[in-house]
Amino acid sequence: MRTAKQPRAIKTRDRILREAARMFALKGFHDTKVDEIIKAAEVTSGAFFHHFKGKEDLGFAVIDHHMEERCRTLDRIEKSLPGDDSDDPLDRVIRRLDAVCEMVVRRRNRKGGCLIGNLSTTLSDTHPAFRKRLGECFDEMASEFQVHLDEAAASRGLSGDQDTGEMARYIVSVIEGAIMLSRTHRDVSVIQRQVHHLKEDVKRAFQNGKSISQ
Amino acid sequence: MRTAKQPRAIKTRDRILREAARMFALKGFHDTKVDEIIKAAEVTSGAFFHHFKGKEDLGFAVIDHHMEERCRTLDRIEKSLPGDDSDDPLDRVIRRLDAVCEMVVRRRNRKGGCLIGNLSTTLSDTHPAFRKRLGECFDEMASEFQVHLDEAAASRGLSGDQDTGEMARYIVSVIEGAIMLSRTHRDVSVIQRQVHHLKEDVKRAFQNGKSISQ
DNA sequence: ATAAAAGCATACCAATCACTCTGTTTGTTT
DNA sequence: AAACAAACAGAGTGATTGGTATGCTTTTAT
Repeated sequence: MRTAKQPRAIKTRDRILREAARMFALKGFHDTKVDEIIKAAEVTSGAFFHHFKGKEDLGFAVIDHHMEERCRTLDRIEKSLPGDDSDDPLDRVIRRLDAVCEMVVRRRNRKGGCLIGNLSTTLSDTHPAFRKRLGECFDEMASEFQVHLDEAAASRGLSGDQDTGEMARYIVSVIEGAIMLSRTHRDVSVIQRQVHHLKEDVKRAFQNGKSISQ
Repeated sequence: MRTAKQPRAIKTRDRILREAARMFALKGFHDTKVDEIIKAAEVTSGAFFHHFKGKEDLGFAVIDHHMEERCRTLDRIEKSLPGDDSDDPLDRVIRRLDAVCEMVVRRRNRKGGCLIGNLSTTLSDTHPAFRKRLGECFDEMASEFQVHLDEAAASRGLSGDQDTGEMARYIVSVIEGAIMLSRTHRDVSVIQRQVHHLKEDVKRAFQNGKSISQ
């Protein structure tokens, strides 16, 4: 008979997930050894393998946990953000971008990059199940922007042959690329400036002039 | 006394470098085992360790070799590209972007992502020497664009408070991010569309109107 | 021709890795 | 309180990993 999860067990599991996420974001999947996670989370291997079938299973759990927490964190940062709390959809896109930027900057204090991006670079071409899940994660990130982009397009109109779906994915790409370069250059101002540029690009797309392409 | 490299040795070394680069771009540094490289390159471990001190040494050699070959490949593709061979600096930026896009699309046939990007995500926060070198690589990629951006800025003028150095880095970011998403979504059209958007963004920056920011 | 170095082959090794097995403690149900 | 399952502890294991040690072969310099 199946008994409910004990609070102690939840704590243990969360500690493992938190440390694993931190290390995956720092060093990637394959350079993070299970033993390291076990030590960092201060658990025994018995506890670890009680909660997770293995490293792969842990990987998926980390992704799930990360995406939930990421969403909460972003919402919280966004609310705490100075400036307008307008309902204008375009403003909300800009605010979301600011929130992402702020989140990345904060995270950089303890080093590491984007967990999803990290896993993506090493697993996309070797592990179909991970690739699929990570693709969904990118889609989820994109759709957070697309909701507002759609509203903005409805109220203001989009310039040119632009499409909100494409724009949303483009935004995610820029963020991922900016995180990568920011890390490697050891300079958070890189992502800040690049997100600034991106914001201008997005704004421009909604200054509903006629088609700009060609 | 130091004797010159024998042609046979060069071939062996190149085979190792080529296979290593392929696998690093496919799976990253840590998931690529030395034994795999040895088998793929069809050499013995003796030969391998004769040419490279170890895996780390190989990593740096792969980067060097890759950056040289990358440059040659891009130049070749750029030349073979249909369309104008104008000397207009802005056209050259666009052509370079097309070339990069074409190169990535071709590479996607044998899977894998950007070698530099892959190494960057796993090594930037754990290996200072690699981080430094990879930062130089990104700079090198950026400067390939910046040369032309500077010329274009001189002849046409840049709109707003934009800076060619920032733009060049932004371009690299978008490309890296686009490669990441293209891989994970298993869809080369993602990078093609995103590079298209980027080209429009770059063009717009040179339609020397007044400041657009704010 | 021959010494010397470059290039390569093969057996071997210590450390590490992900994971298992068995037993003990803690909590829950009845 | 008896019975049982969840949660955890920790020693142990087989396979893998990056790397070495040693000797053989090919090329080059004199």
